[in-house]
Amino acid sequence: MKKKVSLKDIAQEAGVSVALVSYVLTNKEEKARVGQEMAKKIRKIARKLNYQPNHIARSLKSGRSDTIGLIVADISNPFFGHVARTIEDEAKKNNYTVIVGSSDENMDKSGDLINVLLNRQVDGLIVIPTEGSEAQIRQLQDRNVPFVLIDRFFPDIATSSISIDNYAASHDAVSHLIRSGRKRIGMIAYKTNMHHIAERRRGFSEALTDNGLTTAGLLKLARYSHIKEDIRTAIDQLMGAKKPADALFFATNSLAIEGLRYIIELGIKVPEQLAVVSFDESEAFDLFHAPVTFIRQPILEMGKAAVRVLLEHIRDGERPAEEVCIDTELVIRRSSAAQ
Amino acid sequence: MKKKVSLKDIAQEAGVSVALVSYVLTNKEEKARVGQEMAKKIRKIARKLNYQPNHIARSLKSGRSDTIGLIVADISNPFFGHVARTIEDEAKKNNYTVIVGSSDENMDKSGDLINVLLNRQVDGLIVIPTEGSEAQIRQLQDRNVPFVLIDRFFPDIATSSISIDNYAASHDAVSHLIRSGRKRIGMIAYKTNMHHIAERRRGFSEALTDNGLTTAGLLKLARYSHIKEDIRTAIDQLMGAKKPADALFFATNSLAIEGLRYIIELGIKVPEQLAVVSFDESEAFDLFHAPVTFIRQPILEMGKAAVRVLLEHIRDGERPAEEVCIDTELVIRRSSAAQ
DNA sequence: AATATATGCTTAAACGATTAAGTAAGCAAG
DNA sequence: CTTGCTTACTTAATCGTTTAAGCATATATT
Repeated sequence: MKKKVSLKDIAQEAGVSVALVSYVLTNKEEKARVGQEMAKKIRKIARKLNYQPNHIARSLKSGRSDTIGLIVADISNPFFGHVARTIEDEAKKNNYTVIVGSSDENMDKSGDLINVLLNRQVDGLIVIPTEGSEAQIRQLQDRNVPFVLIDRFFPDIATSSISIDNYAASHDAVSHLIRSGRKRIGMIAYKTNMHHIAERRRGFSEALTDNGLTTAGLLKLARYSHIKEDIRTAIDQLMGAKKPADALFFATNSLAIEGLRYIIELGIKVPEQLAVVSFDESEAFDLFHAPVTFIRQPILEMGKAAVRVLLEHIRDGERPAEEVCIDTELVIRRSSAAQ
Repeated sequence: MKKKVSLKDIAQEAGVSVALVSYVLTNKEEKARVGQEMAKKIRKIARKLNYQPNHIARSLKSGRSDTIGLIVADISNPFFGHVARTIEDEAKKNNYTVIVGSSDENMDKSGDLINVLLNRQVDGLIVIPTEGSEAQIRQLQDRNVPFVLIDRFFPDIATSSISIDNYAASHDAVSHLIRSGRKRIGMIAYKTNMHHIAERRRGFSEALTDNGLTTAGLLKLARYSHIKEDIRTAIDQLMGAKKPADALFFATNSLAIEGLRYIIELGIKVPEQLAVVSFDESEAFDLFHAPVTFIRQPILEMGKAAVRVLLEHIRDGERPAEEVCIDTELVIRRSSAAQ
């Protein structure tokens, strides 16, 4: 790669010191009392040589990299892709660059990523935390690293976070199913202790009991690492029971998509035989023969809030944690139509 | 953010010079003939203080950032998300970090991104180029920046590139439709001069003429900025003609998804009334009542190849351009079943 | 005339790491 | 006892930028 033009090159050509060039090109001419003629000359040379400041050198001097790190579960998953995109755009507006990494819901990878990003001197982190990563988060706090959790958080650790009310959204969705006449509503969620999923499960259970329905045998869990098999087992159990389920609530879009694949395979009629509702949005939901009712997460607002709060922390290291909770929206479509 | 531990801190605690610490911690003790005792002591202190090298300082000295820049059209699009993910993983294996940016198929944004990434001293670029960005690519060549184009390339510019044979894949898919009895096959593609899309269109046209079919009025173009309207118009024209189309070939998954939304709305029967084939993969294709036949791009291989070729260029600035072309696979499903 | 102030630039240190070159002390060989 | 070789370190320069402090020279003020 051709060597880039540095202040030194410009200084040489102008016959002045490097410092003077720096003053001019960072618009500190007045403060540094640079002559008008000389300023003009320097600028002209800089333009001629197409000078581009070396960001690395600047960072070393300033201690800031104008870069934020983003850790998602998997950038190839459209949900996280969207989150990443809004954060990228929002960061750019503030002259920040984003480095993204995928943790695969694996706490070791997540820990590695945090280290890599911090060694690259990111100014702060936006993290979608993984199960079991509490210690990593506490470390960030101890080290006083500016960071924001997004999508999920740990109720036992007071950190800045951007999230939705998973309990309410879930309760809402299930209540909608009940109102539309469903009596045996099953749920398929991830087998995890992560708070956001636990809240979704709680919303489901309480919506049932609030309406005098039993929850017995209706909550099924799938392992992240064995989605396909576990979902098939779950659906087999729910639909094969003496009283088969008449509605199914999926805790995430990945679960729903995998579940719908099997529902198609089994030839189950949606919504006649089985109503379906899912968390999260997906293009795939539009193409299913009965467009799928879903809980829309406000990804754009979440991304914006995450960047805003993170930048506040970066600018003021003493700022207290801020927990942002944004409303969701239940988008009702044919998959949950009344029987 | 708490100040990080530097070599200086360790040197102070050990009562030695910074240089000595550097030699030890970069495992150059033998070359620098460091005493065994002292080496041990230094390592111990480093561990105690949890020293993490400052990557920025290293980069400034070495001129390498161990970072590669990736420019995609839109990271929230699953196709590009997958590409990004494979590149992230492959880069990590080689101790490289990736900075991704989305160009939105906009050449100004693409140019800005290239500048931002180069100013951040990335060691090389992997680019999914945008229409009209030829000048930017030539500039990269002039500046001798290591880079690889992926997914698309400019036939007039000799660069390293990773791509598929768009013509063949398209010809293949359309031939498949013809073999399954379709006579009036329409295609919806982007209105662009980008070579990869042009090749897809050419594959379509030639497959028709090779089989003695007319192409008249069967190729429809949609603007990237007006996908929805343009697709609706295109489908209206194709299906409303005196001899309506009996098959539809989409040039990308975004076009297909938007098209299928409208096909559902119109109540067109797939595959009975209309066969459908699309370029690219999508979860949504699985949930459509007639699983959609599609052309699978070898994203994993493409990502791996891109990183491999880029690293070769980074390591050897004189290396000649390498054009990699990887085979696609036509995955035949019900949406294109024989009539 | 002596002093103060303004102007226009340079010097030098710093950020954190790397690395060639230098030095000081110990020991062996001639 | 001088020279040379090891050994075990230190010094100092460097990467590109920023910025406080310094230094002439010219002009204004008393």
